Amino acid sequence: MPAITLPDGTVKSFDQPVTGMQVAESIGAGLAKATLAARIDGRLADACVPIEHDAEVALVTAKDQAGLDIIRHSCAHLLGQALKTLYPDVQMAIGPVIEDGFYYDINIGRQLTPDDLETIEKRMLELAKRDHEVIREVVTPDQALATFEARHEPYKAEIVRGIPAGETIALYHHEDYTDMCVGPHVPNSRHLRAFKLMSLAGAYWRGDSDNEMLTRIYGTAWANDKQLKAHLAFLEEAKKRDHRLIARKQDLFHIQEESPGMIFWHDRGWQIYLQITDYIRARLDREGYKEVHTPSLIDLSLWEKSGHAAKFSDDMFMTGSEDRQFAVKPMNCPAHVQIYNRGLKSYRDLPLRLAEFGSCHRNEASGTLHGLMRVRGFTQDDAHIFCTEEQIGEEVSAFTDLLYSVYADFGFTDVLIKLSTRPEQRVGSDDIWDKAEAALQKCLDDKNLDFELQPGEGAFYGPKVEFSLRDCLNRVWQLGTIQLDFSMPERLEASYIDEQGDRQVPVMLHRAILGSLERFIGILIEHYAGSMPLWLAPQQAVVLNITDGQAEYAQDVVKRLRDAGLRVDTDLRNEKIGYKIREHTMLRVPYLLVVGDREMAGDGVAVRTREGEDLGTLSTDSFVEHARNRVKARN
RNA sequence: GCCGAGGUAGCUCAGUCGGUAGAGCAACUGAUUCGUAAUUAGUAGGUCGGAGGUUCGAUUCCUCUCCUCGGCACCA
Repeated sequence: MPAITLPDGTVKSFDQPVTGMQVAESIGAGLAKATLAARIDGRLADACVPIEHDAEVALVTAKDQAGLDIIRHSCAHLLGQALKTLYPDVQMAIGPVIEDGFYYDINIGRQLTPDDLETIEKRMLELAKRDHEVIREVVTPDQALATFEARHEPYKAEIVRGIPAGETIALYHHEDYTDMCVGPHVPNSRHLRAFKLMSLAGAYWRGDSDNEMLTRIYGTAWANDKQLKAHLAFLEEAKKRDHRLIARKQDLFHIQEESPGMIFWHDRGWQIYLQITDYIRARLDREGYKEVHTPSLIDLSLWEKSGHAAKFSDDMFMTGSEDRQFAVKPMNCPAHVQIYNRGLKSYRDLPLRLAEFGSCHRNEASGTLHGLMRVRGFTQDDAHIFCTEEQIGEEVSAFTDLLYSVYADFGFTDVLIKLSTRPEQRVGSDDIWDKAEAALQKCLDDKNLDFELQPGEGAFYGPKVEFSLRDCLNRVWQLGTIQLDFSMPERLEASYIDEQGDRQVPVMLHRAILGSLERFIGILIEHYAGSMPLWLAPQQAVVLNITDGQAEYAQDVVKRLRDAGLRVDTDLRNEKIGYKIREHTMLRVPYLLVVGDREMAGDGVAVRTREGEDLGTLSTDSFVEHARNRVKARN
């Protein structure tokens, strides 16, 4: 006699165990039609699962995020079903739900083309339109193993072998197709209509590059066509924000074959870069950092001593001279320790914060390179804080505050945080790692910052906190980081004299706010879709004359604006005003200052924004004031 | 690095079932001096990513290679 409590508080009693679907039917046919699954006492279950005892039950439809995920998961099975009818020998590996969709890794023994994707997608739709039931069957691991071995599914069989004997496994049947899943799944294929196969890729079995590479098919799936179309439209729009595309249009930088993964900054892009470094320099100065500068080439022996060569020598660029081997520096920390080590340090010198816009090179694998986001030559807004153990908390806290304040000035508030702990290959004792991990976690907890724990993902010398932002396609890129290091100071013989006159080893904090300037600018370009905020814009205004008659006046205006510290140029070309406005609007120059006879007579400028807004005619002085205020406010 | 797709004019792209290529925009020259997202006429522009092979002949077919794009693995 289960009593079912619904989300609105009503209680329904049943004479015998009921399924989620039967609960839905008891409420209404419309709801039953829309029901995908049930949430029983907070746990998702298939709509066909009997509820034996009193429970709180909520019905899940496509309106819920959980419902959408169920649709996506079932679409993965539908993909499997379609593949099996087209390519009977295909072997299915895993097919999970991801953001906006799903994928399936398969071993198909042949190359698939984008045309094949269309064929497969068509077949998926045909199969879905049969409105077949999705049948759930609970089996033991042995039964599942027998099923998948009979079906020639070695990957599925391998997964089953990893499941303990006592457990049960749910099989899902789409007509002839059988898959294995914790579920839940849609009750009927009629819920699967709005999907699209997006792309093909390679992916290693079980994510291990020592294993064979499988074919991965990516798909997106939604509750209805409207949502699907909106998603595809979003992707189209996102493509227009791609920093590589905008860089070409706005002449910001380029990369060429002779120098893969290295940036040729053009003057306009370099202006952005300079504004950012000026800004960071000013912020660090106020926080008590000392800016230093260290060599790009350092004898390999130092990297051996620091431990970098042992782990990363393959990824370091090497060069030689007179039988000595030098590494192009892949990071700045050992160099900063060298500066620290000059002269005896007292506890009174700590914390010592050494900052550098450190130019680094790493020989990243060719397949990883990605515009400004992943490069081989980059500059970090790097700093190393040498301090005592007691000072860690305060330093990490101050850094986190600074980072959030800086990100806010650039317009970023949606920051993802990850805490990465000790990896297998590491230096330093477990005791030290315990201390370091606890210290970082405490700082995050004290600030009530949500973070994702990434066990085993720390640096070889210490645990780290990573701060990430998303690009236009929602891909996550790490920018800022703070890493505790109890090992390198020791290895590189850093020390200070404490209050008792004893030699102590300082703690070292590696930290960066923007991370790589290159990556940060990439994110910035995509975030603003190329319309850089006034304080960062390479050109802040362009003065446009109507006819040659105002050329001299235009040049005079530019001179006055430049004297006022604004980045301004003229466009005196013999073109119609509409043409010039169009060009500079597309270059996303914040202000277009039109000067004709009227403006010249009144010593003013007609101000138009890149958004097409007409601010009317301002005197040159009031425009200066207006622009300076906005620069100061960083908006 | 691995899997897949690409690389043709400055940019976006078409094309050649093997007979050395074309459009739009941009550029250049001239005319036009014009009031808020494209004035007009003309001109020029490409070892079809690179190397090798097959062929009478290769941008096209084959092999190798470099780079780019989408993923995967990696990311101090």
